[in-house]
Amino acid sequence: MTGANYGSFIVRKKELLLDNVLQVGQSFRWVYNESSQEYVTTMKISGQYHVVLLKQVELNQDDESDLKNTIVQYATLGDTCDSKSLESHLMDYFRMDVSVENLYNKYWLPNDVRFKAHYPTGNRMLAQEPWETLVSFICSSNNNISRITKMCHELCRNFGTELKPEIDRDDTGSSHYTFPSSDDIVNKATEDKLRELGFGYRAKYIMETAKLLVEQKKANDFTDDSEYLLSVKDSSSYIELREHLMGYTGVGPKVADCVCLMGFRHDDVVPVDVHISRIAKRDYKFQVNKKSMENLRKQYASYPVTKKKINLELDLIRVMFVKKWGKYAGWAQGILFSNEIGKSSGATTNGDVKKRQLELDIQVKEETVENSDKIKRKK
DNA sequence: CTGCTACCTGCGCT
DNA sequence: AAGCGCAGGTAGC
Repeated sequence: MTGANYGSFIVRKKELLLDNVLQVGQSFRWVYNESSQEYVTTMKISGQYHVVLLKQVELNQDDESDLKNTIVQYATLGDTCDSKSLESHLMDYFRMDVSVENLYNKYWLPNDVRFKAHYPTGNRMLAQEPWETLVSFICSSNNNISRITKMCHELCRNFGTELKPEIDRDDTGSSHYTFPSSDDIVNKATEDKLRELGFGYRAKYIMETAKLLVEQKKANDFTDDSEYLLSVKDSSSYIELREHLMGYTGVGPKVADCVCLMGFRHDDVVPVDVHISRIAKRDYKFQVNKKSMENLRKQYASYPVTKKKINLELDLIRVMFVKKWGKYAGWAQGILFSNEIGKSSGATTNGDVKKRQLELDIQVKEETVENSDKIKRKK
């Protein structure tokens, strides 16, 4: 650990494994440093950004039982945050109030024999910042994890603010940036610039979403994107929140549900993508029930955006899984997804998730020049 | 309303 | 070795 004042907490391996949680398409901005075996990102902690370092080490390595403990060490670069605040922030971020093993024994295994094959291996849902979650998942549409990751970093590097902790830098010598606010994006970015940076058609989605957020914050007297979005959440049911989220360009039901689950702690929400849809039909013999479909249709009649964007069949799959898995159905989905698909997606064919090194600027710059040429030729 | 397509890009595979 | 297909979808007809 680079920080002089680091703290730590003990956690069971089956409850939290950083390699499983931070690198499998839930959060896109943690960078793994191979030589120090640490994860690094920037996080907003009570209004202030810090460079956060995490390292997980196994305790009692000869213990082969599933009670195996690990120690998670944490610090901020330059000790910009006291360890008490940092620890409570991390407890919150990792949702340590929830025991996956309890959920497994109480809700999932008794109601679904398929979960015999999905004993907890350290996967859990995070409580991420709503604004960052929204933008990240706008980037995720029809895309792969490694490019989504690259895009999130480009967003920070180009439109965020560089953090320069006074004391030592970490040994990668790399820079750290805040995640840009909607104002940052509106003021500094353009659709063309984003396209040059490799965002493709999502460039437009991001610009329009940021513009709308700026307006909404202004109209409702907020300065912080996540605080505004949280205020929407606090005065909304899940259906209303999803309706609001789908009001942003590039946000359909799948992206909105990811934001509800991973950004707003709607633990029972199951984002239905192609994989979950396939699993529902193949493994759970899902079939459309006309009557429940009509009921949903009626329920959504007064939600114009939902009515327009929702796919009732996929939404019925979501409802089926909530009934089966209970109030933490979203967590069940996360574990099932990552066990069945995560291994092969955004990863090499041998099933290893590639640990991400920070990719530096030289290569990126060359690509940017090529791309802008291509774009100009097209027009 | 359900059912198509087009859409950017980069990486793995042939 | 150039080319195809795909990646946790969404918008627009």
